[in-house]
Amino acid sequence: MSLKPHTPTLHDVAAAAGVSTATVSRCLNFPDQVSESTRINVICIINDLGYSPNFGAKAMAARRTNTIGAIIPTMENAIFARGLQAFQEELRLHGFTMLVASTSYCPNIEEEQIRSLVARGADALLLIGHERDPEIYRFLQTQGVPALVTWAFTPGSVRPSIGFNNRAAIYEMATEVIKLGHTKLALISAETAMNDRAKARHVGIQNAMTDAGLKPSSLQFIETTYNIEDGANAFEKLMKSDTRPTAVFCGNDVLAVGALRCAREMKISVPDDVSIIGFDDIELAQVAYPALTTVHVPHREMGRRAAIALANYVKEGTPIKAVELKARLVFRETLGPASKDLP
Amino acid sequence: MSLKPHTPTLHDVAAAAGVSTATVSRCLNFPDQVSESTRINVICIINDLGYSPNFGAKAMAARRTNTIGAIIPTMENAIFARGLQAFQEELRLHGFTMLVASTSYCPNIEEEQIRSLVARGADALLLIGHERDPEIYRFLQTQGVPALVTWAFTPGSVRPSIGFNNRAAIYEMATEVIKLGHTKLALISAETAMNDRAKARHVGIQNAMTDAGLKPSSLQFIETTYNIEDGANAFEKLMKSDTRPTAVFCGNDVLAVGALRCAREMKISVPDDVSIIGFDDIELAQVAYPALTTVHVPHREMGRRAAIALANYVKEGTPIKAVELKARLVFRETLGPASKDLP
DNA sequence: TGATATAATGTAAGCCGTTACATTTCCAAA
DNA sequence: TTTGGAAATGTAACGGCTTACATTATATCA
Repeated sequence: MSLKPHTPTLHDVAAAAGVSTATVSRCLNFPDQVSESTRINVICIINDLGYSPNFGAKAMAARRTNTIGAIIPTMENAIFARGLQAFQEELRLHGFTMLVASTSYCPNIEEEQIRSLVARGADALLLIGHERDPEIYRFLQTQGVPALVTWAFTPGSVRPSIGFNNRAAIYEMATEVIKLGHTKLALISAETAMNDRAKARHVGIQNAMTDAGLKPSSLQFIETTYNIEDGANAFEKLMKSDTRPTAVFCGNDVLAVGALRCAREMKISVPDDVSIIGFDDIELAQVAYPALTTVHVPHREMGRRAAIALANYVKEGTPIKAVELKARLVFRETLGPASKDLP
Repeated sequence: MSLKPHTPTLHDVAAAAGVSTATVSRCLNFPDQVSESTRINVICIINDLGYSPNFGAKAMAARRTNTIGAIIPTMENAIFARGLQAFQEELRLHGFTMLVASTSYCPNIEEEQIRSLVARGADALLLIGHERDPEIYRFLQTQGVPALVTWAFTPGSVRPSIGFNNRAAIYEMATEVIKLGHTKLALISAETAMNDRAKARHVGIQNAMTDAGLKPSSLQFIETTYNIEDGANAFEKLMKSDTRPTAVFCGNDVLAVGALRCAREMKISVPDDVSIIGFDDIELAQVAYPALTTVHVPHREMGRRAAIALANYVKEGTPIKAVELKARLVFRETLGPASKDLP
């Protein structure tokens, strides 16, 4: 029992059908260039033999793969899921297949995945955020693989991106929070190294504080990885510090939900004792109790637009235009006025 | 501005380094077969040129890809995420790369994805659940691609699988629920067509009812897709029926959380008025309020074992042994005794 | 009916690596 | 110095498919 019992090839099909390999190939790729009788005959043989074209060979001969790679930080939670789903759906409409890879927020793994997808012949790449080793952009350049950045829109950035302004979005939210009387703010953030979105959100809050006459240096800042557990731990630390904040921003909804859970365990009332603000507005945010106040990110719209831009670029060379989408504040139950009972 | 500015090839590297392509290839694949000076020289040139081997060509020449495909129903929620993560981590330890594809629980898309991954040269496949068109298994057979089933373990099944017994797990849970005095049970299930896991869970509950002297036909049964929203809708329907159940089983935690949300909206107290039981024990279950009683699935263990089995099979032909893992009941806050106040 | 356009098919040259086998280089032992 | 064998490198066939170009069959028109 050999492992590979001889996979049928184009050649086998051609032989069995009594035609040339070119004809079989055409049956598959340009059916209307082939007479109906031949086509039917060939298709039957293909089914009989269980023939399936070899992707590698095909890619090599055709010099394109109709594949677009997407590299996201994580698949462990729903943060990127909805956007990716939309990306894939739209891509399929244009005849492309999506290949996903995740990086666990690690730049080295990201580089590896980028190389891997390029080697696999991805016609283009979807990347999250701008910030990465310039070497990588150079590599993509020499390989002739276009890359589109999403989940971020930084005005004046060299590379086109389809996303929203992280800084502006959180600035707006922070301004509302401050209006409610909060002066002691905290931020539980993702690690900001090589993460322009996390950085932008940090800066956005500080800007809002400055503009409202608060000292930005008073923002309590914790960096952590992105798990529910991490959110809980960071929140606990904050609550046990002697400068307990009254409003806690979280880098995303996952962290926020962790914070919420911790609050419940510590019998700290949300939003009476402390307000919690998330980011992303994934389904989790609505299901959380109390329901999470957060920044709604236009996931699906981003995914869809990115797919269209990339597909058109690959197919007809249409240049990719940067698009700024709007994030929207969603006020639910975890944000309230600053509690008065604390000095 | 051409799209592809000429990607450097092995040949280019060889020319630039003044050696043969064989030597360059060896530098990459068997570095110690090459003298140090040559190697260093070649590596430098590779970096200068930004050379990256063409995966398709490599696959074709080497007749293997070190790639294992995983096809899961959905990436939209965390149900498969943790298992997949573990699968990938373990695979990487063995020098394999994972390729993921999702099917939206649709058999046609699954077939398409299987063909796609096989065409891409996957050395083996990870599949969820046993049930699919026999044609597909035949196809995999002729292509010589081994497939391993997880997330299910059906005693006496022809094909080896690494998973747990869905029927037994939910049977155990249902027995506990019935012990608490519940007699009016309901199940919000995934669609059972082509989903052996959903079927097994349905049967498991019915078995438990029978064994406890309840009429299995009294189980209220709703089939739906797998979103939070769907869980909420199904739950609402159940609560508005005139045979309101006192315990609602859900096909997974996502549905359960939807049910929970709906209960809150309808001001139905959980577990005082109605108990809710999930399945999977994803992070969501702990974060839900009240925390979800559910069946813990050994996600990571499944993923890890599957990776090991597949890697060993591909590398050394070690036959794949079926492994039964145990699911575990997790009692949290959404299960209580049947309410007495209803007639 | 013959000339010509058009449709259908065939031929064969790549695409880019790997690897069995052949050749050359180098070094130690005789 | 010669010689044998190991180490380093080279040569070229091959893998499965696409596609430009060549050829043949079929249809159209005067």
